[in-house]
Amino acid sequence: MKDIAEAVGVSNATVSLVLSGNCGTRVSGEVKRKVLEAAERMGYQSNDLARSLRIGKTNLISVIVTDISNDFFGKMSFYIQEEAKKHGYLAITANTNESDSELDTIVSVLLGKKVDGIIAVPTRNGSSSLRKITDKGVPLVQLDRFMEGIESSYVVTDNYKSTEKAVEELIAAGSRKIALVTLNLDVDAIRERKKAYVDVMKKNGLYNEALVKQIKLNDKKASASVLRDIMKCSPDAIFCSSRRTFLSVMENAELSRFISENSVRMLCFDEAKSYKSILNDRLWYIEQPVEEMAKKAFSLLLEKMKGSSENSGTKFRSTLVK
Amino acid sequence: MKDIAEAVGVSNATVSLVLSGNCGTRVSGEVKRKVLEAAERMGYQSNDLARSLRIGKTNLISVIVTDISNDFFGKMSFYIQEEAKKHGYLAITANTNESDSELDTIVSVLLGKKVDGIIAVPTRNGSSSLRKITDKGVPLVQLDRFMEGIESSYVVTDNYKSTEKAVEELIAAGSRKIALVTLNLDVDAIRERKKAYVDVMKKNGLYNEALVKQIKLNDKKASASVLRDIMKCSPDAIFCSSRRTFLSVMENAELSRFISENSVRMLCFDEAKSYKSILNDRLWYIEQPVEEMAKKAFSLLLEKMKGSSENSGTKFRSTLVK
DNA sequence: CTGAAAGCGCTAACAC
DNA sequence: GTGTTAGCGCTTTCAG
Repeated sequence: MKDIAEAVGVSNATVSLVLSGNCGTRVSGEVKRKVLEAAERMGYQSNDLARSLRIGKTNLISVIVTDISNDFFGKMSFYIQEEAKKHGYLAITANTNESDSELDTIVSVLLGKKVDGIIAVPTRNGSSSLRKITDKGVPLVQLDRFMEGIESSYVVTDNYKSTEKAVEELIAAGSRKIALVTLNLDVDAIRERKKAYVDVMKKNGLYNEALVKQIKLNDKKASASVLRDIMKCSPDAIFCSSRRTFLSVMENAELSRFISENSVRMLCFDEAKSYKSILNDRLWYIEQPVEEMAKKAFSLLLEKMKGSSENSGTKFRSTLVK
Repeated sequence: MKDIAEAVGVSNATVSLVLSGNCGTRVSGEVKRKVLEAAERMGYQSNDLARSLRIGKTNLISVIVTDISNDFFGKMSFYIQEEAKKHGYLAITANTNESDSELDTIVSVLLGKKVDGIIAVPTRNGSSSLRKITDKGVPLVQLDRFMEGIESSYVVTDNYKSTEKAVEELIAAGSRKIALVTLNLDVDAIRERKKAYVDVMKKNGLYNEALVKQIKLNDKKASASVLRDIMKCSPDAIFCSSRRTFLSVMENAELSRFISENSVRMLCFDEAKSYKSILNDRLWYIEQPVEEMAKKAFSLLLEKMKGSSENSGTKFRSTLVK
C-alpha cells in the first residue's frame, strides 16, 4: 500500500480509502483512477490480518461438526458456506469426530483466529468448550443437537415426532418385528429417536428388547457381531436411527444379503437416496431439511453478529420419503 | 496481555516471553508462575491476527479441491489436515466445484488471509490463478492433476498405467465388450484414463466407438439418456473412469438393474468399497494411495515453506482391488 | 533477568 | 480532497 502511495504520489490514507471502497466523493476521480491502476499493475494484495486487527472483525465464521464424512453434515456445511459467502463471510468447517477434547482444541484455535461467530454441533460433554465461546462474547449457534444452559441460539429437527410418525407408518404398512439399530452416542438427537421408537412399539404391543441393537462407534468387530445378531431375530423391518448405522448395516455383506433375500423393510433416519436404486420401495428414509436448517443457522448467527443478544431456537420438521 | 502484565506487575514483554514459551532461562521461575496463573485466571486468549502480522507467519495452509463431496478428496483433505496438525499448522479446505472463476476468488481470499502455503487441485483453465499464488512467493503443491509451467511441486497418480493394467486384467478375465463411461472434464487425469482404455482395447482388437460414453457434469437429463444408451450395446463390463461416473451409473435405477440381471462386470477408477456388498466379485476398483499422497503433498509443501525453492514431483502407483 | 520501544499493514479520526 | 497520526495486540531487538 505504501508502495502504491509513493508510486501515485499520494498518502497512505488516500490509497486505503480508494482500495477499501469507502471513498464516496472524498477522492477525486483522477486520483482514484491512478490508484486503482497502480494497484492492478503492482499486483496489490490486501492484508486481512492487518485489516482485521484494526477493525476488530475478521469476516470469518466457523462451522464445527462431529463427522464431516457424514453427508448430512457435509451438505450442511456446504449450504452454510454458500449462505456465508453471500453475506461476505468466509466459513470454514472443522471436525470434532465426536471427541470432547478435539472440540476443545478446535475452539481455542478458532478463538485465537478471532472468528466472528461459530455454528457448532455439540459433542457429548462439550458444554465447557461451548461456554468458552460465549464467555468471550463470540456469537454461537448450536446445530442438530441442543445443550441446555448455553447462551446460544439453536437449530434442530424434531427427532421424536419424525421418528414416531415413521414407525407408525411402518406398522400401518404391516411390519411387526421392527428392529432398531442405534449408536452408543449419548446425545439428545439419538436418544429421542430411540425413545420415539420404543414408545410407538410399546403402544402397539410390539416392543421386544431383543429387537434393539446398539453398535459401537469405534469398534468394528463388536459391531459386526451385533449386526449378525439382528438376523437371529428375523425382523421384517429395520430402523436405523442414523445414517451411520444404516451404512454399517448395508456394508455388512451377510446382513445386506439377508435383507434383500427376505425383503426386509428398511427405515433410515437421514437421507439415503442412493440406496433407493437397490432397495426400491422397501427403503423409506427420513429427510431433514438441510438447506433450510443451514440458512436458518446462518441467519441466527448473523443476527447475533450484528449485535443482537437475543437467543432463539428453531425446531424443523423432517419428512418421510417412501 | 497488557492486563496480565499489570496484574502481575511486570512488563508486556515479559508476559509475551512467558506465554509464547520463548523464555528459556530468561524469566525467573517466580515471575513465570505468576504470569501463567494470571493468564489462566483471566481467561487469556492469544490473538493470532496480531501475532501473525508481527511474525509474518499464520501457520495456516489451505487445500483447494474440485469436489469436496467426492470421497477421494474428502479423505485427502482429512489426511492432509491430520498431517498439518502434527506440524502445528491448521489446514482449511476450499472447494472450487471445478470452476475456474471460483478457484480465482478462493485464491484471492486465501492470499488475503496470508496462508503460509497452498495445496491445490487445478481446474481446467486455472493456471493464471495458480500463477498468482507463486508470483506472491507462496509455496504451492499441485494435487491429483498437474499443470505445466507452474512453479510448484506436485503429487499425482499414474492414471495411464493403472488403467492399462486394470483393463488388461478385465480382458484376461474374459470380458470383451467393455464400455467406458467418462466425464466431459478436460483435465490430464481423466484424459489419461481414457487414453489407456482406448489403447488397450485397440491393441486387443476390441475397440468400438459405440462403447465409449461421456456423461455431462451438470446435465442430469442428458446424462440419463447417455446411460440408457449403454444398455443398448449390451456390454459385459463397464469401466467408469471416475467415482462420479460410477455413482451416476449405480444410481440410475434402470442401468443398475441391467447390471445385476446380466452380471455385468464393473470397474471403477477410485475406491468403491461400499458397493462390494452388492456387486461382490463383479466389482473391481482402482484404489489410489490417498493417505500416502496426502502425507507426501504436505511434506513437499512443508519443505517449500521452510524455504526450499526446489520443486519436485511424485507419481504414485494405484492398486487394483478385486 | 526485565523493560522500553519500534513496527508488522491497515483504518479512521481529525486536521488542513 | 488529501495528509498526519495514533493504535489494533503482539514480538523482538537493544539497553540496562
